[in-house]
Amino acid sequence: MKFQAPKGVSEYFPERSIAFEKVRRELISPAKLAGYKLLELPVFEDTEVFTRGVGESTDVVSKEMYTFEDRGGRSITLRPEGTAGVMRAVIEHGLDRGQLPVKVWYSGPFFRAERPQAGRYRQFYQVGIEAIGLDDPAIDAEVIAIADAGYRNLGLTKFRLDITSLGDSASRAAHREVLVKYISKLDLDEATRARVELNPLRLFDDKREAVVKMMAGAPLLIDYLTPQSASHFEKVKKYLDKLGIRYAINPRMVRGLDYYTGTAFEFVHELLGAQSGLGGGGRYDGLMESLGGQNLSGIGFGLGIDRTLLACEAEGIDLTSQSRPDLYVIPLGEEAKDFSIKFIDDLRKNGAIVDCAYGDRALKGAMKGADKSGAKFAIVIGDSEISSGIGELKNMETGVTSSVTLSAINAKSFN
RNA sequence: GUGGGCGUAGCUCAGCUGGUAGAGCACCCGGUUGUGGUCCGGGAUGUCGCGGGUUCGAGCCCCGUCGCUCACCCCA
Repeated sequence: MKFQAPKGVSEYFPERSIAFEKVRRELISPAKLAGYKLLELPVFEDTEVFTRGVGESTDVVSKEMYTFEDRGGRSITLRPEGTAGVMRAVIEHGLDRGQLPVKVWYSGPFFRAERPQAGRYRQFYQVGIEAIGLDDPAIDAEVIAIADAGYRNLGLTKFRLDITSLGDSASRAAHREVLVKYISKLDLDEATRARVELNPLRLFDDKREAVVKMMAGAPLLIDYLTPQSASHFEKVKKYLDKLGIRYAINPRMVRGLDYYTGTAFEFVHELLGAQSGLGGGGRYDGLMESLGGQNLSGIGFGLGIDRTLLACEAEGIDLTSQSRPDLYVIPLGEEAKDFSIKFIDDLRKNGAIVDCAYGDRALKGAMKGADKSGAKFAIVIGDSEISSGIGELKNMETGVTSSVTLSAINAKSFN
């Protein structure tokens, strides 16, 4: 019996895990600069948080959730997305009672029982932010700018930003009427018709050529915005212009979660496969109320860490190899080991990155180990070093050694 | 849920029309006493995904099964 990881999960190990960690850090750092604070939340919630929050009609809820009964007979679901859980926590703990907006960020694993493919996993990772309680279009622009900055931090360039407005409920009602009429005349198969029944906008997202062709003349939601929605959207665009953020208006963009209203956006990478969405988000003005909170608007995003890493790799951006050791210690003999174990510990506490060759390896093998580790310096410690207190510090790049007093070595010795 | 591709050493893969398993990388040891990278020599490693069938003989053919992968639906 050989164990295997469950289907469709992503796993990261060296050197790739170093890049993964860096992606996560860089994606979230602009949010910290903008005053967003960490929210550490459970990865599972009462199932209803998602069915009511995300919407029964979505694929995410209807067929992709990991749902189970816990020992108390409660229905629990592994979180398929972040926003609904954030809302639950904000409402439950009254975070929305203070100054608005509430600005939070989160990061961690999410779960969707989908058929895996390139860039799509059953356990995947996101960082996300939410700004709750403000419907100023400036906050829309801020949220988008934070995502954009995260990608730029990593050095990504081959991506684009699509934005649109999904309008308020009045806008959508007006549009839905004409859209449904348009769709009813199309020749669609049964499964597609059933999907459209739930949310006619979905048809804009269909990749099948025949459908794309049929939808070419479909009425666009963006043409049915109420004056308020249209003006909000205009201001978002104006602020993005001021920020120098380039975007494309994509009126055919569809978000997969039902709670989105107004501004919606998506970052799409051009070198990824079918799953090219790096991240996306939007405004969700009715979500909080539908989860039993007060009627506050909000906007946020979720950025896929896995996909962003894939994008970095596709662009040839190297994010690994920056945690190389300062020093690699090679003790020879038992006495040397006695000495080294403390010597190394002192250096680490002094802030140096130190690795060593335990296990009584032959010197040649140990030096190889020093080489492979990428250490800046190596030092061999044997009987003579211990008795004299002086060792040869070897610069691994130049191959040059220089005598040093062991007791004088500290974290600064390696610069 | 639907469709395509692929499962051979730790990794990447080769293996012609069936004849009894290989390369590169990585790993370990050595090339005169305690100094890496290059070079040279040596070494370990596989139920050829699993089960069945055809055959004197199957990694190669047939059937089934499991897994991985890419794509559709959908999405991060």
